[in-house]
Amino acid sequence: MSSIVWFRRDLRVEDNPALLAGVRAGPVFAVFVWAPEEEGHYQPGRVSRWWLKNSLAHLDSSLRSLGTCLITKRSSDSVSSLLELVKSTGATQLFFNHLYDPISLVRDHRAKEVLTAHGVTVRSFNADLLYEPWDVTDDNGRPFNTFSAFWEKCLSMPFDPEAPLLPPKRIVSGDVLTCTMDPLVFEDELEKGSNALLARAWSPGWSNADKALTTFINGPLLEYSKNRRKADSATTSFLSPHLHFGEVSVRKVFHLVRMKQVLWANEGNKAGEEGVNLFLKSIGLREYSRYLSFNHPYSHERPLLGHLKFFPWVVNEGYFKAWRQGRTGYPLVDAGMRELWATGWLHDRIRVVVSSFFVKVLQLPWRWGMKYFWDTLLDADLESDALGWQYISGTLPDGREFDRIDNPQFEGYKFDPNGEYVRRWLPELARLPTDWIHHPWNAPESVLQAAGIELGSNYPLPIVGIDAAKSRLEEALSEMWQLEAASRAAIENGTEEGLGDSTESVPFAFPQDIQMEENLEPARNNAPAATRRYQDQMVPSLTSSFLRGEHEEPSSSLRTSAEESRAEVPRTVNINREPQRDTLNQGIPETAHNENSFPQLNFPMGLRNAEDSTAESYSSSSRRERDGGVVPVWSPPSSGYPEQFIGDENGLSVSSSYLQRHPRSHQIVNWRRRLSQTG
DNA sequence: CGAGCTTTCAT
DNA sequence: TGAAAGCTC
Repeated sequence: MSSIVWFRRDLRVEDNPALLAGVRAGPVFAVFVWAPEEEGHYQPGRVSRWWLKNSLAHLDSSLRSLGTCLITKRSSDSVSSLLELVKSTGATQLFFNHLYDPISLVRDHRAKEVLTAHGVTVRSFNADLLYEPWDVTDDNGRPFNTFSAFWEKCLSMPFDPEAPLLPPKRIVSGDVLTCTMDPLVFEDELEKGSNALLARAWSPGWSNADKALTTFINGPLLEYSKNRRKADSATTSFLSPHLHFGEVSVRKVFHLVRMKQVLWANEGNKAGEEGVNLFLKSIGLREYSRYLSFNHPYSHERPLLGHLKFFPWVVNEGYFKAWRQGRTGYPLVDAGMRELWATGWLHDRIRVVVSSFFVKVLQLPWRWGMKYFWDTLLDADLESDALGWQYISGTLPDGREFDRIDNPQFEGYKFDPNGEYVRRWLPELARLPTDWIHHPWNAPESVLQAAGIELGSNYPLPIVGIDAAKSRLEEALSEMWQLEAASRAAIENGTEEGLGDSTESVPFAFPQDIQMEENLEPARNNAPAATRRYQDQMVPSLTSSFLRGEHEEPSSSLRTSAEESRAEVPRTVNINREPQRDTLNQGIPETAHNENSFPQLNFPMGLRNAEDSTAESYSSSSRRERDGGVVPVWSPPSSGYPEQFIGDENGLSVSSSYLQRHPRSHQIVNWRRRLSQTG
């Protein structure tokens, strides 16, 4: 009875229930299918592919030491590839671990149906979450709509998250010679050069993830609450890319961190205890992102709340480009964007700063920004990024108020009080005194001169003034309400479908070619040719090669500064991370020790005889009953934009039912009233 | 000590 | 904005 263990974003041998099920069942074929075209707009970006490549190599060598290897397949259709594999190997079982992004939900469901129809026993497991989304509900069995309620419930569940499983001691390999392997190509020649630097700062792979975890728990975790506001990322866990690819189990993270917390609680170490709570909260946000995606499978491209449906987003490629290049004239924003481009990494706080600037000050459609994050972040994660951008855009029931603009100048002094972060990533501002570092436009001419800065020449003036942004936002909102009212009136009169739909039905595709030829000087206050569109726009398709060409375009000072920044990456990051490496090595035996000492907890029987209950809950029949959890109809990317996106039927039903059953939706109305009264 | 004022921070 | 935490007299 040989089985296929289908690896996806669970690239580890420890605490991997699918792998363990395979090992128990007999000979194992461990498989990874590379089918990026299935992801549509969201094919992994350059750095993400780099990570994947290395992580797979790491997994392969681990599997080899256990007795088998990783079979790699290049495919445009994962399910067909699995089916072929079943036929060539004679495997009778398929095991995999759950994923919760919209595309995986559909694909995995199909895999189950198709392979079951071919007589294969298919079983799937939870390996990515503390609790399955369908297990966390309110007293009426309905899903939560706010993070805090969700997380409170998670922390007070009657059963603990499953204790992590030990890795198998040995794997009996299936006859690998019966299957052909495809070499997988994750980077082209040009990308190799850019990627070379990444290896100096990051080590993908499950055992490195383990080391990163140990290092974090024994170091920065203690001061997590104190340091979490610093833009310099030395105090974060650096676990997010590891977690994204499932190199470390979130349940292991949870248990180890919890044990540390108990220890600190006994010592009366309040700061440590608090640090753990905060860190666990960020783990909780990751959980919540999957939860949202499962319950609202379109959250990566459609707002959960519909109240911004008529918002006139500013369609300005100049703004978009200035933002990407770190040339907005706001040092904290620009430093963040340069760091992101150079390293694929950004501290969580800075992600909030740059994305909030994007949405509120530039008023660009959030999905563009999300797509750029997706293309450039090392830990790009569809569910987490969707949660983040929706939160910033105020389209979640517990998101930020839309009319509140954060001032990058003040945030600069909060997160980077001495300007070190800005100086590292914006060499052109390096000589500017701290007093002016976050608002150079106010600096006296003599100061600027002494620092070698000529605003508008080697560093831009603010692309939009904050005050201008505020009034522009108010105007846009009142325009939105007018449109909304008009639309409602039209619907009530029974005439047509409402005003908005005429503009909305025009699909707005991102203007790819415009970007290339644009001049590099970012748009200024006069907002040239800023068009507004009344639809939350389509995702721009930025291929990585396209981005690369653009950024390496010979040009003014940006090129030099970007290059300098990039050259600086390994040095900077190494300084921060080197000490970790040292502690790491000492940490290894300790980890091994800890692995064996996980408390073996007893779970209420019947709740957790994992495979069957999860497999059942995951099937479409049970999902259809779930509110908002209708299995999305997935269409292949070749057919262009999924029609449900434009057709809006799904979107409206998601958001209107959402509004109906969510009490806080009233706040949208109140908020609107309030603003029009004061403004 | 604690009423009132200021600052911080939101998922 | 508003709740919580911090600060002052």
